[in-house]
Amino acid sequence: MNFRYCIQVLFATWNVNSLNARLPRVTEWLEMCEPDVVCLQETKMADDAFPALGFKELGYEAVHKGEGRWNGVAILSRVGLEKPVFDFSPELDTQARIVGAKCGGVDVFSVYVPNGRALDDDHYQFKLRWFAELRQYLDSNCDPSSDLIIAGDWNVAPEDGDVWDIGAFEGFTHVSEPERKAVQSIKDWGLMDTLRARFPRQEGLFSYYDYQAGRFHKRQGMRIDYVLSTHSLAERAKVDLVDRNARKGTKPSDHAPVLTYFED
DNA sequence: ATGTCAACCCGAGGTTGA
Repeated sequence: MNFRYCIQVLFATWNVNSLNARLPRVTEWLEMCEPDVVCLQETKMADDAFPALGFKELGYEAVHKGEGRWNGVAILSRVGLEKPVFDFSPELDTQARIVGAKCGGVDVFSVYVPNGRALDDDHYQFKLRWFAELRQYLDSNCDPSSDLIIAGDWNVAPEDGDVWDIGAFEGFTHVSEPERKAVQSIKDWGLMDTLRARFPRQEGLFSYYDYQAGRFHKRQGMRIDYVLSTHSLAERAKVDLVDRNARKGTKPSDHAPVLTYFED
């Protein structure tokens, strides 16, 4: 099966902040939303703990790149999953932050970009190098005229309107110019942020809310998770949304799923 | 509310990372 021949494909990305802790919520959400392809981040588990059988029962093939306590990324697909990619480059592979697979004829990558911690921290430099190597990987191995999606937790708010109060982020990561340029260079390769394209000036499209200080209820969040797709796919994107409901209730992740619905 | 959560150390609560 190919996206091109599908009547509809629902694509999603979700940082679940521990798949172990989130499995009941993830299962419930899959049964309710019935997405076709899902990128997961922060599974925080080793490969041998990944519940592939449970996903199989729900109709999904899966690929997982885990390391145990931290990070961990996965792709679920019920439109086929082949040619998994685990090896990218030295910087990209130091932690379990990117995995790829061909799903329904589309190259899909689930990414969990390094947080960076602080502007003067070594982890911030690692984050910028990580972005640079991702761009290099795309240049060397992928074709911007093909059907390709990179989705995940980018840990960067591309615009001031992607955080609840830009003044509160002065001097912090996620909004700095080098980080934003790094995201732009990924987009410049040939990818479109379809949610932002659909709602150019809409505020409050947040995908992440800190657990602390009642941020979710005060609607004080950040838009750091997004679906980037090549133009051939982006022109087939008919709906883009953040599922705020998944951030509510008992034991939620601190991130909400971001969905894009593709239709011919 | 200095306001949370999760995994790991282990067998309570501190540490790490987000």
